[in-house]
Amino acid sequence: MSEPLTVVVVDDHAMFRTGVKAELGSDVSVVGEAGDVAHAVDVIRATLPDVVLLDVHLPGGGGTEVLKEVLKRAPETRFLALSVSDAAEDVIAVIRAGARGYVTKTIDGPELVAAIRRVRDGDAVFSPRLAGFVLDAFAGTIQVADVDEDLDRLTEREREVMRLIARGYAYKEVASTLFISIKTVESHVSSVLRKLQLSSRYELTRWANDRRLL
Amino acid sequence: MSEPLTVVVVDDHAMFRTGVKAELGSDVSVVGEAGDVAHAVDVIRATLPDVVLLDVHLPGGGGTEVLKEVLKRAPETRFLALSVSDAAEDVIAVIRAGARGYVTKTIDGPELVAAIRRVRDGDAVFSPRLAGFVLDAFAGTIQVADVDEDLDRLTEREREVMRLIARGYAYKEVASTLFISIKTVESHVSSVLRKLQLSSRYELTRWANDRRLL
DNA sequence: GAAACCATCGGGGATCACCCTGACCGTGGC
DNA sequence: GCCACGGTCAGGGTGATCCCCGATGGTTTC
Repeated sequence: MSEPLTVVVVDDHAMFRTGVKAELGSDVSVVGEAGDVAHAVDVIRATLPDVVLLDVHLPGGGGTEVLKEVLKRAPETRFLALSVSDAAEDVIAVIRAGARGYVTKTIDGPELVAAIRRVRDGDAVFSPRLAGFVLDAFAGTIQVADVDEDLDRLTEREREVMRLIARGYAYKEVASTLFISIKTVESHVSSVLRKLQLSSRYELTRWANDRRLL
Repeated sequence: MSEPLTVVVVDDHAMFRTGVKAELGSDVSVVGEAGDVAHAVDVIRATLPDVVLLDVHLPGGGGTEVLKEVLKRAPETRFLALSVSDAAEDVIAVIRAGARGYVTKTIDGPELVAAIRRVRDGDAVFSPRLAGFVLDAFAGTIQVADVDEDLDRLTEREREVMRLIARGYAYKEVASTLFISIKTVESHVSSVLRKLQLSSRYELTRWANDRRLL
C-alpha cells in the first residue's frame, strides 16, 4: 500500500499549511499549495492531486468557488473540506458544492491521513457530529420545527384535502376521493389558504413540496 | 457508560432477529421486535427505544412506511437501517424518510453495537461505501444528466416564464414582471407544458422543485 | 345552554388556467 | 426570396379556481 498519495493544501494561512504538511509526514506527498481561490484553481489543475484539502473560508469567494471551478473541468477531483467551523450552513454549502468530506481542524495527523485515504478511495468522511447536519438537511428535518406551527393550525380534514390539492388533484377528484361534495372541498381549501397565508393552490403545491409533505 | 441502551429490531426474518439479539450481547437491551410494518409501529410506540434497527425490505410497505408513521408522532426516534441491499435507491429512500444511518448485514456484532451507540448519540453512521451515495444524491449530481435533456429544449424566454409559473405566480403577475402581455405568457406556458410533456402547472411546480430549479 | 369550533353543503359570480386558431415581426439559413 | 423559428399578441371558448353570502348538524368548552 505505498502508492504515492498526492495532495494539494488550500488555506489562507501559510503557517497552517506548513503545519498540515508537517503532520501529514511521509505517507502523503503535498504536491502543491495555495492561499486564495485563483491560485488554488491553477495549482489543482496543474498538479491533479488525489485529494484537495480545502479550507472553507478563503479570500476570493470561499472554498465553494474553488469546488465549482475545478469540478467544472475535472469532475473526478476529490475534495476534503478542512475548517475551523462546525456550523451547519458551512458544512451543507460545501457538500452541496461537491466536497466528499468535511473535518474540523481539531483533527490530529494520523486521523487526517486516514481521512484523506478514505476520500481518495471514494468514501465520504465526516466528523461524527457533522454527519448529522448533512443528513438533517438531506432529509429536510431541519425545517420541520416551523412547519408544525403552521401545519398544526389545520384541522385533520383540512390536512387531508390540502395534501390532495397540493398533489395536483382537481377539486372534483378530491371530492370523489373523500366522498364529499365539491363545495366542501372548496370550503376546506379556502380555510387552508387563509390559515397558511397563501393565495393560490400553486403556492400551496410549492409550500407542501418544500416541506416534503407529499 | 453503562446506561441501558434499548433497541427494537424490525426484520421479517425471525431467525435474523434472533441472530441480531445474540450478537448484540449484554451491552444492548432488545426491548421489542417486529416482522412487519404494523407491528413495528405498535411496538416502537409502546417501548420508545433509544434506537430502532430497521430492515429496508419489509412486508406491508417497506421500512420507509415505518419511518413515516413513527416520526409523525415521535420525531425524536432514531433509526438505523440494516439491510442486505447496498443499492443507491434503497439507501437514499430510507435516509430521505429520516433514518440516521445505514449499514449492511455484513456488519459484525461489535461494529453494530458501536453503530447503535453512535446513532443513539445523534451521529450518523454509514458503511463507508454507502456514504458516497447519500452525498451524491445530496449534491444533486445524480439527476443532473437527464435534467438538461428536457431543460435544453426550452428557449430562454420559456425558461424564465417556467421558473415564475413554477414558483406559484399567476399569469398576470408573470406578465407584469416580464413586461409582456398575459397572452404571451399563456403561449409560453403552453409550449413549456408541451415540451416537458406535463399537463398542468401543478406538475410543473413539482417538476421544477424536484430538480431544484427554483 | 350559549359560544365556539368543525364538517358538511348550496347559489352566484369574478377571475384564472388552459387550449385553439390565427396573426405580426425580426433573425438567420439555404 | 422563402422558410423556419422565436417572441410577441388577439379573440373566443370551457372548465376550474376562489371568494362572497349563507345554512345545517355535531362536538367541545365554559
